[in-house]
Amino acid sequence: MEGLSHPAIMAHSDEANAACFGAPELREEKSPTRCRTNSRRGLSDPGRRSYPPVEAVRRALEILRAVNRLRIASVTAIHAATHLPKPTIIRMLETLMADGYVARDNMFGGYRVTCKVHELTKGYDGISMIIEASRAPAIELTRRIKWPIGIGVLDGLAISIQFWTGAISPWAHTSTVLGLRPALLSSAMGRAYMAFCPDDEREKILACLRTDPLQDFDLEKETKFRQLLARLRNGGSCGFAVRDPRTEPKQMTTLAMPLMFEDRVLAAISVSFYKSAVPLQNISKQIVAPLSETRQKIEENLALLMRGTGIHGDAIEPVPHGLAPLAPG
Amino acid sequence: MEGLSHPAIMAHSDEANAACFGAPELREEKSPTRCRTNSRRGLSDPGRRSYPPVEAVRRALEILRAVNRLRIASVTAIHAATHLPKPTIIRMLETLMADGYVARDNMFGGYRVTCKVHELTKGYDGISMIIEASRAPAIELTRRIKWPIGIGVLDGLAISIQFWTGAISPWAHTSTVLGLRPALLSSAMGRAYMAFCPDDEREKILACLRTDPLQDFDLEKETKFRQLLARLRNGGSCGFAVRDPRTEPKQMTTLAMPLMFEDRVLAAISVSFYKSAVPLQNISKQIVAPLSETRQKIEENLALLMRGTGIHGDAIEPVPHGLAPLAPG
DNA sequence: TATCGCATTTCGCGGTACGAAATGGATAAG
DNA sequence: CTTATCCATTTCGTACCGCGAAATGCGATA
Repeated sequence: MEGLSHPAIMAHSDEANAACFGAPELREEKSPTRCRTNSRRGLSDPGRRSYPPVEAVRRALEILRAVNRLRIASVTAIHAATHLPKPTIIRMLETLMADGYVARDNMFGGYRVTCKVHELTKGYDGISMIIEASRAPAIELTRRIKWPIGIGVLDGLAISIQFWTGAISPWAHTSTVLGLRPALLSSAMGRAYMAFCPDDEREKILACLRTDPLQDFDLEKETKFRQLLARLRNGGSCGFAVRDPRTEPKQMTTLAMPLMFEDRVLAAISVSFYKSAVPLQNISKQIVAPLSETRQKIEENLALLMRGTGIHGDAIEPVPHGLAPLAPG
Repeated sequence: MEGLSHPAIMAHSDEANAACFGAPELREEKSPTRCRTNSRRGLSDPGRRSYPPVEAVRRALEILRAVNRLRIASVTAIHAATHLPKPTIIRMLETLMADGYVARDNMFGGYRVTCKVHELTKGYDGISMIIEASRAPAIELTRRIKWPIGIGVLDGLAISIQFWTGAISPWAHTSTVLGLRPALLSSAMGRAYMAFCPDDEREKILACLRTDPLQDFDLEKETKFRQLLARLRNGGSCGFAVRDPRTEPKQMTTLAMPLMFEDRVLAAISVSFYKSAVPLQNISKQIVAPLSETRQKIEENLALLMRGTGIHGDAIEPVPHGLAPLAPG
């Protein structure tokens, strides 16, 4: 119960990083040099750290975790759980109370967390979880087929690209695509999203497209677009969308599939490759099949991660079972 | 969007505390002396603190909050959001990464939170949220009717009492009931729980009761108990359960109602009073009606708090809208 | 190649967090 | 009522740790 970290998913320092600088056939990294966020080399492992972790912070978080586990926590109980000295525990609880994460009250006889702790978690659902589920499989896929993989989520009337393996692909056509926002109508990921999202969501988005002056989305285009989406849906579960061939870069093409949980499309995954490098009759075996396998792996990971989230029905655990005495009456 | 703290609920330092040591007709508190968790006096306001808050911790939490808001955060973006010096931001991110709350990766170009942040939140659903929703209304009710109020949740085959206003009731019969576990079958809160919980849950619990050797729960008792529960349910929404008169203390009685969200019973609320002090024909007006109002207030609060939790359907927000450029193709 | 932006690191000072020991509030037992 | 005991909280002086201005240097862009 404690080990929510799914090892197969969390592989940030294992296979995934091996894929980053281990893989000599892709890119001969020298010694694990520094990792910088603004680098696009695909590095991820910090190597040595310049700063030692701030102890006070680690302790505070450990205490906050303990209060979460205990539900209603006394100083002694936290001490038993953490082995931190009591003055430290009180100092930290006082700090957490000052910022409103924890409340104390002898009307319930202890400390408890407040709804403000949600602000420490809120951002996880969404792209963070999707990257967590996608990172390792996407890197593995790039190692295998060599072409760069992208992951994007819906953002207004476009797809926002939030993850890209171009750094470890030998044939990436550009330095980065992170943060780019390909259009819903013409991009592969946008089409994959629109084809597989729930009907009511699709209608809502189409209505937005109709009223958006930037789109030039007339009735004829809408009809054609709906036909395109219907064709995609009927392609079955291994259906994939293709980028409008009239969009740049024209010497490449992009295929995309939705990443789903239950009936929702959480994100889309894409592969881009030079048309000339993959003969039409090989696309199915060289691109679509591996992509489909990867999609499936990611969706399994997503399902696992969604369990831990409380995003779906059955939350509200009982209090941890009582050492408490049975009542007299 | 930022102010998730519902002021009417969060009233820990306002009306609720006023109810604690403000109310002179209940208890003449002298100067707001110290608050200690193990006191049962009902105090809650810290007065002066001996420790100043630990700055490092506040900063780390501020940064973690910022990363949550940004979804994918660069150092500069965090700096813009928090105005903390960049070395501090990096030091804290490094600390958060060391403990696994945050991950960095230039494959997505920034820092993001990981699923481990859930451990900082997990404990909120359940008793913490229920107390948050109940505290102020329960205290107000005690001020009004003078009798002590209790809140309990299901814990195995008993109710675990997690909140009690005896400290501010002039007529509390005992020093504390916190942590006591009155039985499901005989207690008012247990009966209220069983009467209004979903059918499948009730059947599951009854099955447990049948097989529990401690319970002596034979078929005849079960039949009678089911009849009791059915009668309670048919009492309508202001239906309340009564403690088995054969249980201690016999000179008192206890009435209880469920605290529900959608079709689930999250907890139960009770009032205890001396039988001799409230004539039978006054119980409805003096006890049941005020209790029912309080119940309704608490359930409204619970509904509000559940919204913020992601416990029900529609989570997964889109990424915060893009300053990002539109894609070329 | 040169230039720039920005993530990261250095380093020495100053204050702040540490925790053993003391305090005293509160309950439980007699 | 008094005493014993438990435990949350506070004191206080020292050691150390976090602070942040300034320096560094990687990577991107032209």
